[in-house]
Amino acid sequence: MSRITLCVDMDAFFASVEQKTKPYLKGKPIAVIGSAMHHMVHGSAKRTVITTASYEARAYGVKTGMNIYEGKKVCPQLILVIGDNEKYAYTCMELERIYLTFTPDVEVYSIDEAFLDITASYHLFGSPETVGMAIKKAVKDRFGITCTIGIGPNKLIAKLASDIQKPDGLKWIKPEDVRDTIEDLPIKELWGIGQKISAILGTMGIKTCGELGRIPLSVLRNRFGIIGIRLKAMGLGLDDSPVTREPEDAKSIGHSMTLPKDIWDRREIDAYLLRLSEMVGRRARKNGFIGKVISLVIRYPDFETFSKQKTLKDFTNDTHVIYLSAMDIINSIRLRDKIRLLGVSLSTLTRDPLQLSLFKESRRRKSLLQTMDRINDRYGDFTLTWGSYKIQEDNSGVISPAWRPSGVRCVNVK
DNA sequence: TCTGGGGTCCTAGGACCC
DNA sequence: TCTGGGGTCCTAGGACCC
Repeated sequence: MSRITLCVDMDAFFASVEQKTKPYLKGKPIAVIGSAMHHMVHGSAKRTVITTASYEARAYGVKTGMNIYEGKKVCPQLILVIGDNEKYAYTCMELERIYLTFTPDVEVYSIDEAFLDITASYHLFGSPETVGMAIKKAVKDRFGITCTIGIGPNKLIAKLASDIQKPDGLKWIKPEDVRDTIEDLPIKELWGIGQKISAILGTMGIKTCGELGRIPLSVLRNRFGIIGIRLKAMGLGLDDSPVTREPEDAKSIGHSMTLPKDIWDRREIDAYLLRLSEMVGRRARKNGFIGKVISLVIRYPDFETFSKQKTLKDFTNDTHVIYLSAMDIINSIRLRDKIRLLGVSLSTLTRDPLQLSLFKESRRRKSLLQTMDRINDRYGDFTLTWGSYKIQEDNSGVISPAWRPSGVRCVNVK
């Protein structure tokens, strides 16, 4: 009763889209960097990282997560391109439409990756591989970019197959081939085993998936708790997580930003807090959520990062309530240094009952918020905002990577 | 020359309640 | 005399992902 799962992973997605839409970038080493305008200082982007390097750039060792100086160091002719998230989100939505012509069971896992359960539908097209080839062709025809497709009995193996075959590949790991394929595979290669866990497993003498699969369950469970159960299964190439459409309900909505420069000044800090609170509140209102917990994230120049949260008495998505809570929290902290990054988030979300409050004051406030949102929808973020909000040198709408193209997770509030 | 931003899930200790 | 055992909520932090 094995399922057939397909993983579609775009090759260097952002970079490929840029190279396709800007032909002069074709064949060149390019790196797509953070799109938020606040990274712009004196006309060039600072304090950002490379989100995607083209394959030409990867040949020089340019990697995701490098800052621009590191990238330029290993590849002096590297061309930096500021990302255009709306373009990627649009492409992602169109890609989903392509996938849906092959099966209704599509999970858009991130902006450049999707899982498809084709168990029930691949017969209509021939074999799992013909489905894979047809998707690759459709993507190429429509957008001129390549992807790699992995097929397997579950998401773990499908994902592994696509990782193995990158770029522009197609690989089917059949159930009977799973064991041999992963026997000598370093555990770090598995989706879900990161730096820490692989280091711990390493100290236990476990380096490969084969070894992991042979460790008694009790040993892993004692060491890792509930994760240990999952690890054992992963070592055996098993994964029973289903392909699921995007859940309707988000758990949290947050925004954070590395500031153009480190700041001490409370007025400046407050201005950013208001701005972040507004982004959070607006996204919550837009998607019909209210939340009960406000968290503030702070990063110091030395990169120490911590968060402090506060549970409210009532659910809210009111910018001003979020803002006041964020200020409450920061007032309770003795700042030891300047601030490099600020973040505000709203969690313990639930659906806004969308009914008008019985209290007149609250009703007026709600309609004010709606009016402001409408104006901002029409004329752009921060056209209309609260009195004390004003930040020099950085007055742009922050657009951060939208890892999902639609719904709550679409960060490009519009 | 430094090091983004969006999430999810899990843990563990303390408060508080019955 | 000395110390239960459930449960939930709250908070901070850390693992993972793209």
